[in-house]
Amino acid sequence: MGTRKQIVDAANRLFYQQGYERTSFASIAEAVGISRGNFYYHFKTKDEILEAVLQARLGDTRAMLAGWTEAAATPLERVFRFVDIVVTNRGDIELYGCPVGTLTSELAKLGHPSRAQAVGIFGVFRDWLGEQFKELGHSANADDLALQVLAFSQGVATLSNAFGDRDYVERDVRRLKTRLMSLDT
Amino acid sequence: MGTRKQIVDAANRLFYQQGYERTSFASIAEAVGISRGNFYYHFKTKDEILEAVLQARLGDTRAMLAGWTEAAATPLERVFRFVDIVVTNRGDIELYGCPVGTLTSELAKLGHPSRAQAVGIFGVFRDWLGEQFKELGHSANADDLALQVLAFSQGVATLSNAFGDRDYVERDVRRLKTRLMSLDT
DNA sequence: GTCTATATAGAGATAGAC
DNA sequence: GTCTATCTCTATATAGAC
Repeated sequence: MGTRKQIVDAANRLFYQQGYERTSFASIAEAVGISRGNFYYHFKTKDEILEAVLQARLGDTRAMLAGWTEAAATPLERVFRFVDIVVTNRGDIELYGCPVGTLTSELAKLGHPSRAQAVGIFGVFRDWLGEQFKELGHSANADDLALQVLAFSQGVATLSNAFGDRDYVERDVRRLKTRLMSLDT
Repeated sequence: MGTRKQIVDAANRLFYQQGYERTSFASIAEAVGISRGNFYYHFKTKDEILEAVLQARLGDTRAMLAGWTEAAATPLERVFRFVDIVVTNRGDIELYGCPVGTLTSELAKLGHPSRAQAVGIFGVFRDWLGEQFKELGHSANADDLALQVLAFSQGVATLSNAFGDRDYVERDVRRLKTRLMSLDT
């Protein structure tokens, strides 16, 4: 694997685990196993790494959703895959929260120019969820339903990170699924 | 107003607007109008300021909830006051997110020892909401309902911060209130 | 492409005068 | 209680050898 991609991968993980502001070039370089000097051959500024990380996340997200679109037969099953994230990734979420929500929030506080790109990842989920609800026959309020499901995931992720209450997370996931099933008529 | 309180107030605001990690002693000192040197007469470390800020927030939260308990006649009205926060404070939330959720998440990523105290603020809301649901006659699942309302507020706050869609926020608040009203029998 | 060495700025933190 | 001056550490970033 190329050094550049290794840097982006390490930065991606560290930005998630420690936050963007906290993560230093030194720690990324150490994680990759290169010197700080070599680092600057690949990226001139910290902002450049962030942009590359956001591009990578955007691509990963699109690929994941495309995979779900193919693997799951019905739109409701696809939405369930999304909802299940908070259970599937509970370990990481308990420790570091939602990768999209926490980064978006941090960049908002920093007034960072790449904030819009981070919000764009939310947008990809939002659009994809909206598509599923359209296919379910809820064209009129597809986007509204998408936002509700997105908000659910963010709320549960934040509480999961705060309290680490797995029973609650599973209860709420089950509850949302039941509500969503009533949309499938 | 005493210098110490001024420092705590300024730090409280800056931690919210910029994040804990980003906020420097210099910027707090500048906001208060004192020198960095004087700063250390009142607080020896940055962690000490954070602890004071968390204590202040805990006190403010308890006072606010006590006020609501007194001002609103029914438990459902009290819960509505809480739910309305995302509308009342929409300006700040669009810019900086929820003060409790974003700080808790940041401290989790930093592995900060005061994380538990920040989660404690969530706990105060959780307990208070649980009390209201008990009074509403839902003792069996009062805490579960409290967590659902808390998760709602966090989800809406995160999306409000990301998209700034006030129509959605008002829609979702109205929706939750309708659901909650069906609990009042 | 990768390294070591270094420049520069800002952070947290201390000492001591007033 | 407040100030200036200073220490130390770490951060981003650059220069130049290999």
